[in-house]
Amino acid sequence: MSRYNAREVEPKWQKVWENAQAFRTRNDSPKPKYYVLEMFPYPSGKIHIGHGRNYVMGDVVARFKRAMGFNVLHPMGWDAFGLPAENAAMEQKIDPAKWTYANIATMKAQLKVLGLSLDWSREFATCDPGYYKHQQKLFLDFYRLGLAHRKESYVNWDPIDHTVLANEQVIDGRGWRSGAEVEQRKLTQWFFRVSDMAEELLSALDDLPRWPEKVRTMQRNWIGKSEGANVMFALTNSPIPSLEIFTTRPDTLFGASFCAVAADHPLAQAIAKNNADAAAFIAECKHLGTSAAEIEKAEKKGFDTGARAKHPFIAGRDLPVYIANFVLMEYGLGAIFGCPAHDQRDLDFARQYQLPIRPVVIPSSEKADEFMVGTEAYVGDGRLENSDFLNGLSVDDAKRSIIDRLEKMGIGKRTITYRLRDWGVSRQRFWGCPIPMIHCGKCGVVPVPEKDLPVKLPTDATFDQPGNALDHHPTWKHVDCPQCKGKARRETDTMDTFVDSAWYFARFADPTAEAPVNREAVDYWLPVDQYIGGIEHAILHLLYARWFTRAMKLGGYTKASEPFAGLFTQGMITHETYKDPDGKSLFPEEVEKRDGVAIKRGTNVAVTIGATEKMSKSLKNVVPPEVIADSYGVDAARWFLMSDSPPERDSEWSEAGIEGAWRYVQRVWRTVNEAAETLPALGAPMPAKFNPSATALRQATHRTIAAVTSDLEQFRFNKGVARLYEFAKAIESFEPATADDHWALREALESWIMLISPMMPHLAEEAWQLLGSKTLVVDAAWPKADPDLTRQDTVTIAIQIDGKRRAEIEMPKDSAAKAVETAVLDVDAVRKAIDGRKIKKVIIVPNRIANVVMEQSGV
RNA sequence: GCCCUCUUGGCGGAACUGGUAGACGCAACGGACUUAAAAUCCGUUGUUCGAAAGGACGUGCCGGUUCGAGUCCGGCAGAGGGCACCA
Repeated sequence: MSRYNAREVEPKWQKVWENAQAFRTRNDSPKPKYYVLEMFPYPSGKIHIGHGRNYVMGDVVARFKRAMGFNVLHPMGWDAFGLPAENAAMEQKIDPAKWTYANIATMKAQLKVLGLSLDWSREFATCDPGYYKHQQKLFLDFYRLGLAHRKESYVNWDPIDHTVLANEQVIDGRGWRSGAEVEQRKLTQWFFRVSDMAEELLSALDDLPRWPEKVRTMQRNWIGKSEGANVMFALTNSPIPSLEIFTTRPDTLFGASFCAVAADHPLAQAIAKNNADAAAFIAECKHLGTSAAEIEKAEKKGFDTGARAKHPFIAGRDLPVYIANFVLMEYGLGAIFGCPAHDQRDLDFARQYQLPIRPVVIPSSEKADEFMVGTEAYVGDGRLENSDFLNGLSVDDAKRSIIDRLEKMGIGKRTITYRLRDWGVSRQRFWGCPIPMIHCGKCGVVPVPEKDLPVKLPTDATFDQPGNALDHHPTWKHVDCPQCKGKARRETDTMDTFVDSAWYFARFADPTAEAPVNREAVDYWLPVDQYIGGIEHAILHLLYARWFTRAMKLGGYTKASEPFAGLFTQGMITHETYKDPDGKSLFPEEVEKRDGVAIKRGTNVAVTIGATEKMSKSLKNVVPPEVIADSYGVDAARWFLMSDSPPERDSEWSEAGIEGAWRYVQRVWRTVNEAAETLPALGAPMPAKFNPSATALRQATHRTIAAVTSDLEQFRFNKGVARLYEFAKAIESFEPATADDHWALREALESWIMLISPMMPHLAEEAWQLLGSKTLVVDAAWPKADPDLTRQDTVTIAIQIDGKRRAEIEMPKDSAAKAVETAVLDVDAVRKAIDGRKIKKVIIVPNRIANVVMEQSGV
């Protein structure tokens, strides 16, 4: 018998599927719809098997749902705008479009090797004018609806390269190319009004039960709803008479020892006008860049403005007013009061500037006059002390009470604040979707007329200087004003690439639509039933897509509010890293292992095995799918990717693992081959009776069907794979003697092939054919488990004495508790363990466990 | 710094809603088949005490709740993801 030859078999079936247009999806099917989508890739160059896991997972779901009778949409496209293309343009003098489309061609070929059940007829790239034209139309609609507007905000500015930097291009506060200290610079930019929908985006999370709880928690925290109060402080020695602050802890007002404002707060700006030191400090704050992580990690610093804030309740207590580097203008009012005893940042700040620390919330276990705050602020609940009319109240009661009082006095009010900010979509870059706006000296900001869309990127831009090539282009931005026909200037900012990915899933419903979406198609397909992607997108991409879908709804494009009904976040694929003696990284294919020692292939040079890390180009620990396809076949790779690790966790790619999978491929092939000739004809009628061993096989078959079906429904691919290993054993150890036995064997084999088919589709087709079928597995229905054969009649009940397992007993399923107790107490080992002691009680958990609890003998 | 998650044998992991910890796979070891190798098949494999029967310990660490905790609660440690211009 010949071996299974994946290298021949796999391309053969891929061709068959393609010729049959097996995965082409209709928008008008009578079947129920199921939309499965993996986050589309950025065409960075090549995919590795780590990307493969994401697509294979989606493919398993797609094939499984198809067999279950759904009209499945499983499309693929390219998130094609982004920084790497521009970097390549600068470094290699290659046109970003050429670079991008070349990468797409390479990666598409690689994806095809994986044998994915994709409807390639719906493919598009976000850098196609045919796609971004519609994005520009949506932008104009959002502008008309007041969802897009302009305002000032800060960017990272490189003063040497005269260019705006992304956060990842700022390294230790310096520009990655120039090394210059980065400054914050104010620009007028386009924003989407995301914060207006904060409450809706927050409350609707409760209606997404098929999202991981942790992602919903992260989004909730990101939106960051907090209830608190705005409080007005009267100022002395200040250019402005009063300061309004926001606090979530008004209850700690009596413990206040300072106020602080952000560097760009009007008070700070006003003081800096006549105070060079203040201006210098503000300038220093601006050198931190715009990244929140940088700002928060930096040492807490402040500048005493000399202004004093009057405490609203304590006569004579004047609080110093600082400009502080940890207060953000974007959150609340850009001004706070500090209570060091009950807030960690305030405490760090107070220690540095020797400000008083006054505890006002005392933990219930402590005495008010003894309670001290050391290096950690006390942020828990307790009772209020040293707080006049709040004394004795809990934190919550104190908040209510003091806000009521502040409101009555007219110097404060109850406020709800969200951390969520508007979405800044302007990017000072070439390789993105042009913002379809025109700036006219007379008419101001004028939208590009719809008939002039798309505003296309020029094809002759040059990248010999840093900065926005669109802005540098000699002619592109010069245009006549659509209103007054006078000379005007195009907007040279392009859109954030998160905009591209905020609606691509809707375009897949009908990528040929004249409008951004085909209303009928999008209403049929949305929401996506199962979205699959990395946890790294848990907040931004998913939140933006949720907002964008609502904005499209307001524009009349869809009835859906939520884009993704089900979400699964998969873990990453990791691999060992290798370094040669010079410390240079090596690709896995450059390394061979001899007697457990790693050596550079074809040499005697020793290789150091480094940490196991997420597969990435920079570490070179990547395995390309076509290499695996050539050696083990893509089915083995798909099987391995779905086995072992639970899909939400990281998983290590190893040579041993793929070999194990490959052995299973051979095993399936051999078993089907050996049995094929003895089997009854396809579709032979079921015998009326089976002997016990055939019945046992049939039970294994139907139990496996039931288990694997539920495992796949629940994304527990690794468990499904484990059950299919067990089932293989059951089939192999079965020795058919009669014709009826062979019927049971055929049933087992057919079921087996169907159950492995989502994971190993090529092998399944080949084996299916071997069993005599003239139709394709991709057109076959998923097997159904017969409840009569999955039922369990007896159960094993574990017996514990005082919670420790001592014996077990077989009982009929659902035996009465009394009967179980009697049987348990009659077991020899139990009697011996009891040893004449007194039984306190017997706990019976039906079908599971019996625990005999003894009286404690006095010690 | 802040938010979120994870931690179970030599390794990846299983254990349904608090009810027999270690399914299944990998690796290792022993054996069968073979002139030999490959392939395949069978067996053993958490640690420890014991000749065995059997016992003790054991799910990152410390503590708690419970008849019973990998699972729930509090604290600690380590690893990972995100922090708004990487995608």
